[in-house]
Amino acid sequence: MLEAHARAGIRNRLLQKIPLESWDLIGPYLEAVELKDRQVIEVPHRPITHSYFLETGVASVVAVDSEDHRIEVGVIGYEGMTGVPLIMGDDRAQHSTYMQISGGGHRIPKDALCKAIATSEAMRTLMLKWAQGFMIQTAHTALANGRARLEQRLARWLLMAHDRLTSNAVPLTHEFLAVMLGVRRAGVTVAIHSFEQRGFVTTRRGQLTVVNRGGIEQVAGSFYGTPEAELKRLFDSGAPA
Amino acid sequence: MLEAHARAGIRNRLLQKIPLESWDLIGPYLEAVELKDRQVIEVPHRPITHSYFLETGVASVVAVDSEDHRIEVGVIGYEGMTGVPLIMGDDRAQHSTYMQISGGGHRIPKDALCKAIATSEAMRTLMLKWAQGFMIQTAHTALANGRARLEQRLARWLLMAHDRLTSNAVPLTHEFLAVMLGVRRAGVTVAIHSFEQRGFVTTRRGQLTVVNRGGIEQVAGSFYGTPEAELKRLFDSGAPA
DNA sequence: CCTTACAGGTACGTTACCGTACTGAAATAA
DNA sequence: TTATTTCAGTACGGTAACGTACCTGTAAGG
Repeated sequence: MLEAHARAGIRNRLLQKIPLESWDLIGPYLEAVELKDRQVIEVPHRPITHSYFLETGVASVVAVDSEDHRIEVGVIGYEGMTGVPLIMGDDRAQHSTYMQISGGGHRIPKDALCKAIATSEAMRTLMLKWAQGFMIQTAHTALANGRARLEQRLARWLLMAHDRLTSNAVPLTHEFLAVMLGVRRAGVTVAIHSFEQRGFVTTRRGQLTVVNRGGIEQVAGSFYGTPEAELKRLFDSGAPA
Repeated sequence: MLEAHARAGIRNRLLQKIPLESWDLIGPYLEAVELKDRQVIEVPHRPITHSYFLETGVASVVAVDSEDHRIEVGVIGYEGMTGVPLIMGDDRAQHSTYMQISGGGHRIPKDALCKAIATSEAMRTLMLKWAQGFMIQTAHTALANGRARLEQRLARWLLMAHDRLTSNAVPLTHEFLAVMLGVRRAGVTVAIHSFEQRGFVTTRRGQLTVVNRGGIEQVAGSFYGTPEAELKRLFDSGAPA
C-alpha cells in the first residue's frame, strides 16, 4: 500500500495522473511487486485477479488462437497498466500477458479497481484514456504486421522497448523477439546482425544494447510513433493530476 | 428519430440491447440514414460528429500512417456501432472509417451519445462491452495479419462480411479486398479463383457469392471465430434488453 | 572441473507474395 | 453506337521470409 505522501516516488504515468481526491480509492489497495522475466500476469479466458501498474520492466500482451498461433498485440511499461478488460467491464483475460523484461510495480486487486472506476468519474475517464491508447497501439501493430518488413517490425519493437527502459540495454533473446514479432528466430538473428553492422546496436548473448536510436528510428519509419504521439495527446489534453 | 414503439423493427444488436428505461436518452436523437459504398464516416484526426448504428451493410475501419500505409483493423455491421473512440472519451477519429458495402442505419450526434453514456450506467456498460468486442476483433486482425496466409485472411474476411449481410452476395471488387487485406490486387484475384474452383464461391464482375460457407471456414481455420464468440459471450452474459 | 543446455550464427532449398504490366471483357458515358 | 473507364485474368522475374537443420560458443548446473 502507498500513502498519499509516498506518491512522490512513483514513476507510473497512470498513478501519477490520479487526482489527489481520488487517491484513497486506489492507493490503499496497492501492493508493491517484483516481476521476473516470463512471469505470467494474465492467462487467456481466465479471470483477471489484479491490475499491474509497472514502474519498471516491460510486459507483453500476446494474442493466441485455438491452433496456437500467437503474436504480440501490445506492450505495456511504466506508461500504463495491465488488465485493460477490467476497464471495459469484462473480468476475463482475452490474451496472454507476461513480463518480457523483468521489473516491478504495484498491483491492485480487481475489485478495488472496479470499484474505483465505478465510483469516480475522474478515475473512469483516466482509465478509459489508457484503454483507448492501448487500442491504438494494437491497431498499429495490426498495420505493422500486415505491411512492414521484418526489419521494420524489429526496429519498431526495439524502439517501444527502449522507450520503457531506463538503460539502453534490452535483455532479450532472439527467440523471444521472434515469438513476439511472429517470425523465425533465424530471421531475427540476421536482422539484428544487420543492425549491428550498421552501428545501431551492440550485442551479447541474451542482450542487445541500443547505441544509435536515430538509425533504428529511420528503419522503422512511420511504423513507429503514432501510438506514442496519440497517448501523449490523450493524456496531455486531460485534466492534470 | 425513433419512438419507443418503433424499436420492434430494429435489427441493430446494440440498439436492441438498450434497456427500455434508458431508451429516452438515445431514441429521440436517432436519425435514419442511407449509406452508399465508400461513403466516409470518419476521417483520421478529425472530430467524430456522429455514431452510426448500422442495420444493413458493412463499414471498414482502416488504420493509416503518415507514409500512407493502410490496412483494415476492423469491420462493423448490424452487431455494433461506429465511433468507438467516443465511448472511450476521445472525440477524434484515429482511423479512417467508411462503408465497404452499402446499407443503412441510424446515426446519433456525438453530444447525445456522450451524454447518454455519462448519464446512464446501463448505457455505459453496454457501450463498453461493444468497445471491448471491437478491441478483440482488432487484436485478432493483428494476429491474422502477422500469421495467416493470404488465402486464410481472405477467407476470414469473407466470413466476417457474410455474417453481416442478409444475402450470400458480397458486392466488392478485388481491388478493395486487396486494400483491406493489405495485399496485391492480383493476389486476391488468384485466391478467389482458387475458391471458385473449389466450389466455395461463384463470381461475377464486382461481386462474389458464397455458396459453400463450410469450405471457407475450413480454409480460415482458427483465424476466424474468436472475436465472434467473444462478442457473443460479452453480450449474452449481460443484462437482457 | 566437466557436462549439459541454451543462444546464436549460418546455410540451403522452398514458397508465398511482390512489383509491374499487359490484355480482354464488362459496364458506363457520350 | 462508339468511346472510355473500370475490373479481372494472367504472366514473369524478383525477393523476403520460411522450414529445417547443423554447428559453435557461452553460460549454467552437477
